[in-house]
Amino acid sequence: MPRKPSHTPESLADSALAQFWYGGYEATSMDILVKKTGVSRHGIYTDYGGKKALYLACFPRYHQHVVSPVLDPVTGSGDGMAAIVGYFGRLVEMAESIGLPGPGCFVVNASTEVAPHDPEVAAKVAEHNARLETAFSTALQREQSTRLPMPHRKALARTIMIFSNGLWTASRSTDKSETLREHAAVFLDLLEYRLK
Amino acid sequence: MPRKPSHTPESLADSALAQFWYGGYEATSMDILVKKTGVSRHGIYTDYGGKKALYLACFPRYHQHVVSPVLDPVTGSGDGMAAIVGYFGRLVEMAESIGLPGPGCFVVNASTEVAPHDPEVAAKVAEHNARLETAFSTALQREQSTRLPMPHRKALARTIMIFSNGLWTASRSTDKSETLREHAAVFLDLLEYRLK
DNA sequence: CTTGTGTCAGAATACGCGTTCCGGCAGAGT
DNA sequence: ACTCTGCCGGAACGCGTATTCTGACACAAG
Repeated sequence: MPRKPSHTPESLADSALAQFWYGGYEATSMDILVKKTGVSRHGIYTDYGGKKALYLACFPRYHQHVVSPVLDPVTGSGDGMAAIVGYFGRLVEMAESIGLPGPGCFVVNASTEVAPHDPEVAAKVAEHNARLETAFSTALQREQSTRLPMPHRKALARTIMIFSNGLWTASRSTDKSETLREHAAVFLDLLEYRLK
Repeated sequence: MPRKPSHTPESLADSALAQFWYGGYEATSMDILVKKTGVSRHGIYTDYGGKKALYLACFPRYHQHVVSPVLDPVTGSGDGMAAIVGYFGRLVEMAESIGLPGPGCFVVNASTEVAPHDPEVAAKVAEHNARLETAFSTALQREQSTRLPMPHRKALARTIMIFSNGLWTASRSTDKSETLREHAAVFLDLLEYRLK
């Protein structure tokens, strides 16, 4: 008897993600959300109960659609340094395909805009950064050319994570992917020089 | 005949800076501003005309109070690499003295929270980043151990700037200055290894 | 065709915040 | 002591937005 729903909670979160990502949390009103997602207020509130819950639901969607394709290969097998080089290549490709200057990284944006005043969002951000860190750490572990001591490896992985987030931030204010590629190349050159 | 004013536009901007820095632009209401600065709404509006103008006035104050003491020595004379090492040492000291986890860098925060939707703020951010970049570039120029080609030097200076901004971001989610020092040391180690 | 369920669009509500406005008063000059 | 200037505290206004509510409607089942 009921009408067939035109959306699923997942597809709603996906549409909302695009909006929050480009517009930020505060600047994205419910009116905009309704218009851009094509789902009525009623639909949004029955699916998620509020704006913030919908926002939180965007994090796993972002991970699935954006982070995983770029990051997952890093934890694969093979040369560790090559895996990290590949990561930054895919990162710039991703930024490029989104368009430059672009919205940067959804999570990095959240970490400065929302996380400081919201523990739940801060937790999502911390989780994301930890994922990056462990991925880089396992890649460094596989790197054959050097045997880094464990604490140093962890610190190095964090440094790579910090730079990765910085590169996303830079992608918001440049219109040339070549610039990003150059930044990444410089950093990777430093890294490679040290490991070999 | 008039009452002696209890504040100057500069001291008002200084107090406002502290609030915007810790609380962000959106989350800092005029009520909070009035309470924390000790200046009445009337005083704020006659001095600056509105919230955003006051916010913009905070940028030069931030530069004077925070950026200059940390950055200016970089453009001095002497060994270039040592100047950059000194910069990161002072950066971490500054973050430490503010308290950890802290509010990060006022300008980096502005770049993700406000700049995307406000050209005037974006210009202030770009100006700040350019200042960092040229400072690092002149330091690299003074570095005696290597003769970097000019384009590479500029790219390297930008990479250092990106990492510096990333480190400030990291200072918002860690409570140990030792962690920051470690991140900086790892990065500087990479840099030094490459230049020598 | 009728019925009933769940969705949709938009109005109504409640609230927060930037801005403006107004009486009261503190203090320097005479 | 008196006056007069201009600043202060706080109320008032207008706007924007998250949330709730309501009546109309679309569609599948009988």
